Amino acid sequence: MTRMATRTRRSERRRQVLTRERIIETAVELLDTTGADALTVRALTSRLATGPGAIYWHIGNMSELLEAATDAVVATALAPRSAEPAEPAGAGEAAATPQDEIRAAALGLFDAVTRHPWLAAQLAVQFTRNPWGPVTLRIFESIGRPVRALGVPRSEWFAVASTLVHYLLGATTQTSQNAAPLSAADRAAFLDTASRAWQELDPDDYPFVRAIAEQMRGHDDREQFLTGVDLVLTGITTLHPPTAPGSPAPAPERLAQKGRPAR
Amino acid sequence: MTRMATRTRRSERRRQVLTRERIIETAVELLDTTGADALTVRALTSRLATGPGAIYWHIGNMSELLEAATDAVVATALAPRSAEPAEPAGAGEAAATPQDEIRAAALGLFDAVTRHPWLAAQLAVQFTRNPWGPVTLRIFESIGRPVRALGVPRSEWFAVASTLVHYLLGATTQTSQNAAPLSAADRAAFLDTASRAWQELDPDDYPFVRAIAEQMRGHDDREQFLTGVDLVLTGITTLHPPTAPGSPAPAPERLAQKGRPAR
DNA sequence: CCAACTCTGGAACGGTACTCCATTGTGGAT
DNA sequence: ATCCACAATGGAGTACCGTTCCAGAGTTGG
Repeated sequence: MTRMATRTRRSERRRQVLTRERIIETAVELLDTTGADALTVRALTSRLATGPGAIYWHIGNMSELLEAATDAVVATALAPRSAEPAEPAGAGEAAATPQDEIRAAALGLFDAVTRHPWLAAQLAVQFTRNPWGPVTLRIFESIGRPVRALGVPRSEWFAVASTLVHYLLGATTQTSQNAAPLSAADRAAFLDTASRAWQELDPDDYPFVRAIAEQMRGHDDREQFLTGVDLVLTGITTLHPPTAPGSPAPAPERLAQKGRPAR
Repeated sequence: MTRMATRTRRSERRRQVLTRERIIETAVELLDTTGADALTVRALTSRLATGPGAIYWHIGNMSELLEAATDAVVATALAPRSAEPAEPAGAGEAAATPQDEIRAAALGLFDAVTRHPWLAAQLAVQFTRNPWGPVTLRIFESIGRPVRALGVPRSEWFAVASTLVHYLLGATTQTSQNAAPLSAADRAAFLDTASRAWQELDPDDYPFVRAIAEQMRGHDDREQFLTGVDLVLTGITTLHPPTAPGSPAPAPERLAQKGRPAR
C-alpha cells in the first residue's frame, strides 16, 4: 500500500520532485531501452538520482510498478486514435464495422508488443497472476464493446468476448522478441534454423510439426495474427448470426464479413 | 550447459543417487505443494539433502529446471489416455472425431493447469521467452494432428493450428488459482466481490464490463473454455469446409475423421 | 594399489527487493 | 517571525536469491 492513500493533495505540500507518474514513466523508458531484466530499483534510483526509500514511498513494490507500467502502455495502445492518422481530414470514418473495431483494438495491442518487447511477458504475467486486474479489464472493454455491436445475444457477451480476449493474449504473448526487435535478416535466420530443426524431429513423434516446417519459415506474424482474429470472428458470426434473432440454422456463408476485403 | 553431455552412461560409474529426473520430480512436488515461489535451489538442496553444486552438476540453471518441469507435466497432460478411463472395456472408441481429439487435448491442458496452479504462469513464461521451445512444440503437435484430420487445406495448417494453440494458451493461462486450488465457497466469494466491483466502475469508461458483471458471477471456467474451443472450431469448419471442396454449406456434424484412433 | 574420473556439498560472491530511520524541506498555525 | 507537524527523501542495512568455486568423497579400469 502506498502511504499516499492518506489524504492526497492537501495542497501540494512539497515541490513533489518525485511523483508516481514520473517513476512509471522512467520505468517504461528503462524497459524499452535496456530490456526487461534491467528494471531494478537500483537502476531506478540512479536514473532518478534518489534512494530506494523515496521510490517505495510512492509505489509499494516492484510488481505494482510493473503492473502500472503495463497498464499505462496498454492504455495508450488501445486508445482510439493510436496507430493511423492516415485519414486525411474531415469526415470519412463513419463506416467502421464492429469487425473493424475489433481488428483495430487487436492490432493496437499487437503493435504495442512489438514496440515494447517486454510487454509480452508482462501481459502474460499480469494475466495469470491477477486475471481480472486493470489491464485485463481495459482489454476486455475494448473488445467487448464491438462484440455487443456485432449483434451477439446478450447471454453470450461474456463468453464471446472472453474467447476473443484469450486468443488475442495468447497470440500477442508469443510474438515477442525478448531482446531488441530483430532485424529482417536476423528474423529470417531465426526462422530458417527453427524450420530446419523441425524437419529433423522424430517423424513418429512430430509428424505434424515436420509437415508445416516449410510454411512456418515464411510466415508473417502480423498477417497471421489477423488471420486468427478473422477465424474467431467468423466463428462468432456463424454461431450468432447478426441481424435476425429468430433464425434457427445459421447459414454460414454470406454473413460473416460484410466488413471489407480484409486488410 | 550440463556437463553431463560429455559421454553419458559409460557404465553407470556410481550409484547415481541424484539424477536429473529425480530433481525434476521433486521440483514438481515442491511447486505443487508449496507454490511457485517456494521452488528455490535452497529448498531443493534441503529436500534432497545435498548441496547446490550437486544440483547444478545436473541441471545447468533454474530456468532450465522450470522448463523441464513444465515439459514433463505437459507431456503427461497431453498423453492419449489422460482424463477419462470411463470407457468400460474393449471396443468403443472408434468414433472420435477430430473435434473430439482437439477438445480432449485442450481439456488435458486445462485440467493440468487446475491441478498444478504454477503451470499457468510457467506456460506463459515459456511461451513468451522461447516461443518455439519443446513445450510449445508438444502442444502444437497435439493440436495440429487433428487439425489435419479436419480436412483443412494444407496451406492453412500452420495458421489454423496456431490460432487454436493461441486461444488455448490464452484461456488456460487466465485460469490459474495462483495459490492452492480454491474451495467452491472461496471461488464464489471471489467472483462475488469481483462482480460487485465491476458494477461500481465508471459507466462512461466501462459500460461493457458493467453490463456483463452479472453473468460473469456465475460462469464456469471449464465450461466456458469449451465454448471458446467450439467457437474457434466452427470458425475453422466454416472457413474451410471439410470434405467436399466445392460444397457451399458445411453441415458441421458428422464430417471429417477417417483418421485413426490416434497414436 | 593407484590413478582417473564422476559426482558431491559446504562456503563463499554478487546481486536482488525491500526496510529502517535520521534528516530535509515546506505550509499552516500561532 | 517562529515553530511545528508532517510529507517526502536517500543512505545504510537486512535477508534471501541464483550461481560459482573447489576440496574432497566414491567408484572403477588398469
